[in-house]
Amino acid sequence: VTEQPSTQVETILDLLRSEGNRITTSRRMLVEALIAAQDHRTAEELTGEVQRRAPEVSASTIYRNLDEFERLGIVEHAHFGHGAATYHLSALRHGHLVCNECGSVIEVPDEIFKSLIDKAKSKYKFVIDPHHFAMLGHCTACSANLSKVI
Amino acid sequence: VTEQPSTQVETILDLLRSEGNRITTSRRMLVEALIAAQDHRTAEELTGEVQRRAPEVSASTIYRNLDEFERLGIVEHAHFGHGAATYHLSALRHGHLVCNECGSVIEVPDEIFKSLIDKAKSKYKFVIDPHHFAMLGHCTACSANLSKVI
DNA sequence: GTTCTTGCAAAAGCTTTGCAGGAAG
DNA sequence: CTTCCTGCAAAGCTTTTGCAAGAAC
Repeated sequence: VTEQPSTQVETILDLLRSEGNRITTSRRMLVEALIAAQDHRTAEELTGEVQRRAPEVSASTIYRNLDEFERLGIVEHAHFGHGAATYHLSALRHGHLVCNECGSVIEVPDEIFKSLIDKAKSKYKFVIDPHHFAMLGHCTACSANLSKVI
Repeated sequence: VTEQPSTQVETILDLLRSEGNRITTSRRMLVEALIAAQDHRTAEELTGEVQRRAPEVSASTIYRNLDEFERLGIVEHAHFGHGAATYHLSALRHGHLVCNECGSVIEVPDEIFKSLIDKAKSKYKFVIDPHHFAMLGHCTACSANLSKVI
């Protein structure tokens, strides 16, 4: 299922074209940066990565393109605590456990949310999206440190 | 267990005093607003409620006092999606399901998170706090509307 | 009196927007 | 050539901070 990065870039650019969007330098580079990341990036990080190759690209263009990509289902964003939102290819969607103390991120399979999702649906007819916000808490190391202090 | 509101105010003010904090007009009114709320309020809403009675109180004082109250365990804050954080008395802590479309909030008992919390602990040694961020998704009405559109 | 709090204004961090010039198709 | 995109600068929203004046104890 894993495509060559360059093929993956073209697949996404084709999707953009088919939706009537123009292929610009900033869009191509943003797509490349998202694929290279294979991970989460803030808008600021993505701007930096694009600007290393094309310094004139502005942050507002990155934000506008991320919004557009999100509308098309190419990327999604998630919130990992207090700072900036993080963006990633939709294909890489999964849940996150983020430590409130040290900020470390654990990626977790959706399966872990199944029981919660089922209960919310049966009891409250509410459809949870477990990806949009991380689950905050404490990682092993920070839990240990906290109990030392207390 | 439910105290008279005035007693509840005094209990909290006593806790502040015992920690060496001074009792000021803005603090007394903030405590009163939090108790009257019996619910979640943004810092801006709390500022407005305090300012109705004491117009000179500034938003920064509200923020500083909320921080202090949080350090003492009197209040907690949670995030309900994109806007401002919401504050509430610690006694009122519980989880939230927040609709991404209409913003409606469903309060849920912690029991719904049990299986998720247990799995995170056993598999990842991660201690989840299910209150700090709401679970986003779609309520019944908005799920219905979405499926109409699609 | 001394120390803690406050109001005000300014700044900070992230994101969005208005606009006129420039590029894509 | 027409419409879409972009850079820039400015503004928006929430929250934090510096500082000197004022209040609590």
